[in-house]
Amino acid sequence: MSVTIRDVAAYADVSVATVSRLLNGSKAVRTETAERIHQAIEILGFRPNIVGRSLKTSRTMMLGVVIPSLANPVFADTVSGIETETRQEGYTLLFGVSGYDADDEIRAVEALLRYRVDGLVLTVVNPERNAALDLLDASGVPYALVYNQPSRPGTTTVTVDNETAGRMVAESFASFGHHRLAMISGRFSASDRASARRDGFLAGARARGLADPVVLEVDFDSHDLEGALASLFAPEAGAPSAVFCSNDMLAISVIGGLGRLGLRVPEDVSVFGFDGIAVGAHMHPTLATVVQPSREMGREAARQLVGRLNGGLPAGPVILPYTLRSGETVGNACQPSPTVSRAPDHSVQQGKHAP
Amino acid sequence: MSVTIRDVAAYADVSVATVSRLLNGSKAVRTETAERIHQAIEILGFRPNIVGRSLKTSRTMMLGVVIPSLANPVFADTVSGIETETRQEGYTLLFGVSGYDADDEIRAVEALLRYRVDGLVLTVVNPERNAALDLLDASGVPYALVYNQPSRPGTTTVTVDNETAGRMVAESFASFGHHRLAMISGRFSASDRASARRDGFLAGARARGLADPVVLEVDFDSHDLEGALASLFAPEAGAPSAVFCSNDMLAISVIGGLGRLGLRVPEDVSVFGFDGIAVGAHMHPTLATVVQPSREMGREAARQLVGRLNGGLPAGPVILPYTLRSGETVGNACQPSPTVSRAPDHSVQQGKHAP
DNA sequence: GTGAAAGCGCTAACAC
DNA sequence: GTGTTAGCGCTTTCAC
Repeated sequence: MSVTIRDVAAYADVSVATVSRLLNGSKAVRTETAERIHQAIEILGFRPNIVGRSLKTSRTMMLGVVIPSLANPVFADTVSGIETETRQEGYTLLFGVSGYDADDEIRAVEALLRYRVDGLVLTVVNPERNAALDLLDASGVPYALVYNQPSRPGTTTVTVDNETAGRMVAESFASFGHHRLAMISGRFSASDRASARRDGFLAGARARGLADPVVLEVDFDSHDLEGALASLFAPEAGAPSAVFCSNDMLAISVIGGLGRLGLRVPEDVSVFGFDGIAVGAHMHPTLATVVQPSREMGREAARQLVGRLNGGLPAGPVILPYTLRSGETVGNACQPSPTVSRAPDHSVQQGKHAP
Repeated sequence: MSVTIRDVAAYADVSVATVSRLLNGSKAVRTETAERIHQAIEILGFRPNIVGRSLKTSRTMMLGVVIPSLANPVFADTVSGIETETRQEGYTLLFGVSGYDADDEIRAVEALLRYRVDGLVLTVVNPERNAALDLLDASGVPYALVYNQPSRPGTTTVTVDNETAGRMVAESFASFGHHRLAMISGRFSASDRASARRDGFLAGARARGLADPVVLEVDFDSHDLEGALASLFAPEAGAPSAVFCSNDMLAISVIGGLGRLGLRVPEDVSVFGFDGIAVGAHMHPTLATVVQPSREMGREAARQLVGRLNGGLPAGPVILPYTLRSGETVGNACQPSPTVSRAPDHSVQQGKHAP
């Protein structure tokens, strides 16, 4: 069909081996020969077929990426980070989407393994007892997790300290005088990190002597959110004054939903998100959130993976620092006059580094 | 290394040909034999090597995707659409990012061609006189464009009527009583669609007898935005009261920048975006924008491409309908009392369908 | 219904 | 410094 290395060799009047050597720089080629070959390549419009090479070398120079969804900018940022980091190493990304579903995870991973990707970066619903990861472990193909909780020994996992971050959110709410906290989250069964954030949040509330926050699970995509919010805020007596959302996208939806319920943020309800997606800072009021270094997390995971591909040993968990971004969606509790319900600009806090 | 079709054949005591036939359903295999093979596959944990198959069939079942950036949710949505559509056809996506740069476009396309993708979906800076597309045309690999203006004859292009949409924005501003319009855009050299939107916008302003809008180009990523805004709004006399931004991300930044300049939206300045990214609807004030069916555009482009791969003929341009989303960022001009500066809920307008 | 064998485009010994 | 050659894992005639 298209022009092969053989054609180039014939045209330049050398053997295919010499062309291959020139292409890969594996061994020296006489300058004059090289010149002839380059010309042949130019004239014939030769484009090396990576499929042929892969079959021979059993390296595809493709990296698999499996993420739950592209709709959440947090993952787009991560992929972007993975891409920048791996591109300069000569890798190209092969893409799989799991839709927060364990079966689809398996399907995606299985597909990428058939393509013989050299390694994978992925975020799974839950690395504990995860069939897709079992598949990967059995296959021997190196991989790195992003965002997941470090629960598999010997597995590279790039994440933040979700639990401590959750605790910090509770602390923050408490310091603003809030007593009745709540958390709204996507399904915990579909997100180990959401679970960790909840655990920290509950622990934080308890540490401050507050009543256990109400925890509400919602389907991430569905718009049962309105109903959930209505019921959560119906009982005037026990309605929470501060809500922690398991991620920014959800927080944005929640703020919208509250508005439709006639509740103002932060005057009536304070809201905290998680992720630190760019738009949060551009909203009005600006979203208070836990900022993860999403792009950098992707880069770091990619870096770890490439390191392993180059013969390095698997690193353990890599815990990157998060940041608390004070936003205008958090205000003082029990504010009779909404005039002064401005969120004080409480200073940025650093997450902890990896041990 | 891993288990091959040969191993399976040996284990099931058949020839590799039979295993292959079973795998591809290309020809009937006796039920009993099939059973034995299936068992062998199961026990051995055989995973067909697509690289081997690709080399033989010269089809990789990979589709290339090249987009300017993942940071803009509009492209993430598109990729998501492409993914859903092609996944069920058995394709997997190989990923390239061009960063709004013509040279990087070439690099990305060239890389994907080396991997021998069966086809590509891409958005380029400008399809006219585009080296990457020339490369593609020469290669004979089918491709479909998304978002770009239909300028290459015989090339499948899925887009909206950017020019008319731009005109509609001018109309809308005019109907709110605005006289001094402006447009802030990313580099036109990096976006043919931004240029089309500008052309329509200018034509629309002219049609309403308004002075030519000031048009400001900004580097898409850099934050020279503040300076640009400051100069645009400095001369109190001629400062515009309505700004059309070439995309939503930019509009969001502009609104933020205006706020820092002490200008309120929409009381002091009206703002219109373009794209219809999800967060725009969740902002406060909600962003007025031209909504493109991004996900559907990705799906449609993928559909067209797959059609061609299945022997179909290249369709011409496919113009999908856009929608004007009225938002709260557009208000009446010359409003002495900001109390009534609410944006009336002007009804949704349909874009035109393809001829 | 099944098997034998050729070959897709490339790399990497190995010989010279 | 260059050529010859044997596959990598698979599909696909062509026989039987």
